[in-house]
Amino acid sequence: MKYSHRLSDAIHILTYIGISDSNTDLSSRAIAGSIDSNPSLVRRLMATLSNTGLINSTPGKISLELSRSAKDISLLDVYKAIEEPQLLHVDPKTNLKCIVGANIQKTLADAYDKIQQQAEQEMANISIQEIVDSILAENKK
Amino acid sequence: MKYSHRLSDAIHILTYIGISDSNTDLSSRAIAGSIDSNPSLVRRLMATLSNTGLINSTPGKISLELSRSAKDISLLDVYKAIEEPQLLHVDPKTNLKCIVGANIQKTLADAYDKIQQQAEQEMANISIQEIVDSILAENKK
DNA sequence: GCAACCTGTTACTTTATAAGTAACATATTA
DNA sequence: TAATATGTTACTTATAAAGTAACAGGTTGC
Repeated sequence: MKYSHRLSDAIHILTYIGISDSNTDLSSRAIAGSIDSNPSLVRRLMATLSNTGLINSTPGKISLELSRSAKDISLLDVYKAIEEPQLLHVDPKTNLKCIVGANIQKTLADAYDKIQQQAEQEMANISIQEIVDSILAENKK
Repeated sequence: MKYSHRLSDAIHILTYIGISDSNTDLSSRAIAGSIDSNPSLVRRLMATLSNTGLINSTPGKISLELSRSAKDISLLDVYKAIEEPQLLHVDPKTNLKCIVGANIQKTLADAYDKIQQQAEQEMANISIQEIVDSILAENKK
């Protein structure tokens, strides 16, 4: 399949809000312009972020803000919010008549869960504020 | 896209070899039967595992073995061997005229690298032998 | 009131990547 | 030399995501 950019784009939106000042256009069209995507996709992500309480928005009105400080929103919060699938995928169709095929699904699911947990722990360590700071630092170079 | 099962299937192959005894049919057809897939896919994975030195095989002949002890092959070895893409994906098409769009790609790549490293560290901690043992334990239940 | 915008939502089309399939060159074995 | 194996290539099919369009309903300013 296509690789998913949903996490990257959701972080982009939050970073865009976090970096904005009172003069910044925060419409879905403006944000879509920054992502180089389209407003519909942005609005769908915005709606998800709003429903999961990461941002506050109002229908019909440009009124967009982070629901809490950027340093208190982690990449894990975003990852959970947009309901990305697991990072690794067990093959769900193995031959159950074979000892390996019959038991590998649960075994691999357990292993993948451990890997997932480590990844999520690192996601929890990175905040939107860090992304904002890093972008500002990169921009100065 | 479809979710990739290449890692799961490659681990399946190695586990199948690791669990086999002298009576086990180790042909690509037999292994494909266990995965419930097709021999061509198995042979492609086998060729990759062979080229990267995880298994020894011989063209024209059923002669398949792990190149070293199952406890010395980690999930990370397999992951690297089959050249799975990164777990998370930066959006490569952002608006470079915007401060966020221009700098978020490198920033996110750095963040994703950290997450990847944690995941890979956990992969390194899990061996094929552990998968084999777990399957045998599950089977006893 | 109403025109012009916005968000939120749905449905549909296009695109990218992986799985599935088939075919064949080459090696081995009986 | 016939049968069967691996290794490799090319092609088709399936699937999940991005892209696009449309519209319902809220908000604002004239």
